[in-house]
Amino acid sequence: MRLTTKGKYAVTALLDLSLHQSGKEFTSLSKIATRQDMPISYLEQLFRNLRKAGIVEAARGPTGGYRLSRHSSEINVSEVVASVEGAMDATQCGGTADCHAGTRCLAHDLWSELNSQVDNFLINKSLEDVITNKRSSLDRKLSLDRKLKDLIVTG
Amino acid sequence: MRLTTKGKYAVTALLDLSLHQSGKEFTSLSKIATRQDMPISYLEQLFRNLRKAGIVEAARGPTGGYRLSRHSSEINVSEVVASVEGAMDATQCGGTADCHAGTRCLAHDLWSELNSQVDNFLINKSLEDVITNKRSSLDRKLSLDRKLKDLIVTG
DNA sequence: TAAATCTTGACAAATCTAGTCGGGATTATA
DNA sequence: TATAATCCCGACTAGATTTGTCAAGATTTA
Repeated sequence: MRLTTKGKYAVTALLDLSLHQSGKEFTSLSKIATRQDMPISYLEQLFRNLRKAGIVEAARGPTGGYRLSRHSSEINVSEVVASVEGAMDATQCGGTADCHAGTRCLAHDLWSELNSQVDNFLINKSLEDVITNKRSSLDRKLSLDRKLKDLIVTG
Repeated sequence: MRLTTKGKYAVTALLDLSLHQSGKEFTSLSKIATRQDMPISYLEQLFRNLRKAGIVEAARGPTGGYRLSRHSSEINVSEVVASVEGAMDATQCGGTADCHAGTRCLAHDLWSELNSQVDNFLINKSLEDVITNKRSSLDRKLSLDRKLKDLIVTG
């Protein structure tokens, strides 16, 4: 499993984009680079992938730049990270379960389950969620479950 | 955040140790290396850390080797991984929240929350849990919550 | 035309991973 | 006591990966 500065830069850059986007304007990478203190040439590389993944749209020339191609509530963190550094995988075998001499290693199911945990978390987290610091819909659901139980247990 | 073969080797090796441990016998690294197809000299390096962390005990000489210093139900995966590759941290700043020019970056809370998710999962997962493929106590708790809700909703 | 932007491919320094290696210390057994 | 099997330790390294850089081009606005 890897989550490097690459993926983190991408998420932060998109959050910046989202925060400063009013209407359908484009934001230039140089502005993001300045505001978030990131190397612009590295951002170029990352936005290449974000565009290919359909997460952002680009416009050239002066007044050009990038903008989110969907609303921030419709973009989840998982796809952002995956677009720049590939799917996050905790298993040694890439999920094929041939991690030990062709068969599944002793810990295969553990890493597989960890994968699901992380992925569920990141998929259910939209950029908007992060910005408004709102708890994801999954969180809210679980929280509801707990309250319900409290109601019963405590009367 | 990193979870490399280092941590995975360590977990798998301990699972092997646990599976083949009868009573208080010691298991040699060469046996583990053979069974799990791992380089023995690498295992030596890892077990150094596992011993320092108090997870295994060693005995030298022929009939020597390693054994778990606690029952497998009392050793969680998080401490095993941490002992060989340091605490798993998804934040860029090591939790100090000075990731962007001395203040917390836009995504700080996101990575911080991801940390908790992963750590909770791994802490609540004992070696025994992995072996018996038993769901961790946390899982069981949540599952109970759900069933309770079903009871109410469906009547 | 000039300037600002995106677009692309190739390259490179620095870091990290995944081990190796050589020697030493300890202990059971013959 | 000698031998062999084990743990113990520090240093080293080849290769991969990350984190960028760079140069040249295409597009668009003013």
